[in-house]
Amino acid sequence: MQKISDPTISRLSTYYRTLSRLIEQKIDTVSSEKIAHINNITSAQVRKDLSFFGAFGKRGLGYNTVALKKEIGSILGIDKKWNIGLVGAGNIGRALIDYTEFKKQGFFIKAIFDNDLNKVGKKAGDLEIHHIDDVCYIANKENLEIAVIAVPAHKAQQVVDDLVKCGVRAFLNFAPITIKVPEGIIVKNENMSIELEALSYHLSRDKKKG
Amino acid sequence: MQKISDPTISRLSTYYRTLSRLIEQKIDTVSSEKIAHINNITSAQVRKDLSFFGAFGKRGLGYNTVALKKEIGSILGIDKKWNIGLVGAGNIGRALIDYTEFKKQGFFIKAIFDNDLNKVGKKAGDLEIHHIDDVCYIANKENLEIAVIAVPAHKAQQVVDDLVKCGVRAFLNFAPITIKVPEGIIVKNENMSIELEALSYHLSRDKKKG
DNA sequence: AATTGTGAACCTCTTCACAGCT
DNA sequence: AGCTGTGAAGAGGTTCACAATT
Repeated sequence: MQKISDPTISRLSTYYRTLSRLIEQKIDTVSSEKIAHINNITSAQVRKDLSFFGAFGKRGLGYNTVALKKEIGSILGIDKKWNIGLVGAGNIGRALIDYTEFKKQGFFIKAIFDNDLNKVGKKAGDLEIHHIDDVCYIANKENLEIAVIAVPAHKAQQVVDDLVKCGVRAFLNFAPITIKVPEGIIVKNENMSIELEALSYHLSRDKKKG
Repeated sequence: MQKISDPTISRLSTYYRTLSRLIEQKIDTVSSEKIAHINNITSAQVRKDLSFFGAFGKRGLGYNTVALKKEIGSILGIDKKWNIGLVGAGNIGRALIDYTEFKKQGFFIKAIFDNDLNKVGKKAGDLEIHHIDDVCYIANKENLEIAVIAVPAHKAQQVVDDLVKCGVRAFLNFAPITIKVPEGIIVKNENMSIELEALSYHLSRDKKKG
């Protein structure tokens, strides 16, 4: 299959949530135009995104919400359960532990790591905090597939390097630094500062204009 | 000035952080090639991004780290202090209150709002939690310029609509929903589920390939 | 000799527009 | 009649390649 762009994958996630909401409202058919309107994009974009993966609609009618949600879930691989390791039991880490939305979507935090001996051995939610040195043992035992990196910037690269050696191939990085990984390893970044600074940029410009 | 693309603005944020780190290391000159290498992009990209705003380098030499950091800070508008209102004192909200990085970068949470009467009146960090109904009064009093939306999806649009009426023009949205705003209002989204689902997509595909 | 700044070329993503299906 | 699916056109972003500068 051809390479699918990151924006397309992101939008599939938003369509998925849109469909969930429509299904809650007992709506069982939807047009690309309606999905587009809900998400502030064009209907052609919606149809094009879906067309990379198949022809899920009926011409003249639209899409069946339940069927399309299932298709997108399958495309995104969220029809299965994913085991997540959380590295860093600071503020962000603890917020994620308590964030029940993840579990609903099939992402289960199965292990927590920190290097702070005051935290190691204590509980965070239901889980014991392990020392980061035990990461490979636990990663294998719990079959961790994704690691969430919530450690300070200067520790992040080393932590990822170690986890790659343990066989973890996907990372959600909260550290404000560019992580380097070998071919085949995937990193996605979550960086609130970048978004806030983008807001700052636009507000500053508007001010200058008038 | 021409319209600058979102990716360019995001990269300026990363250059800013790169320069901060170089300055900490007492490095006072840097090439576009080095900035690029640190961030896994091309040097042409770095130079092009900067060129939209001016000619900050010296041919044959590179960029002065301190001067360039200051220029980018000015471009992004982070050479000033921004007042932030946080709406929603749940898990995400509380993590942000404790997240000291923001303050360092000039983003100050000046007010917190919730609609839960069990929370209103209580303290979160140094700040009292206000009822969401008082948002306009407080927004004006504290001169709130940016609002962080950390409420459930079904409340988010209404909260933003209210804040727009109060004069808030920039939003960082954590709710997993597309917020609609009038022309001139800026929304940036922070959505962990989208990134996790992108990881899920790539892992699933790799598995199928073998 | 080294590195910037930038027009042009290239590539990728989005939108158009319409044939094709229900 | 209405809406999808898609090739082609258009827009936008990235990289090339080199003249200009230190």
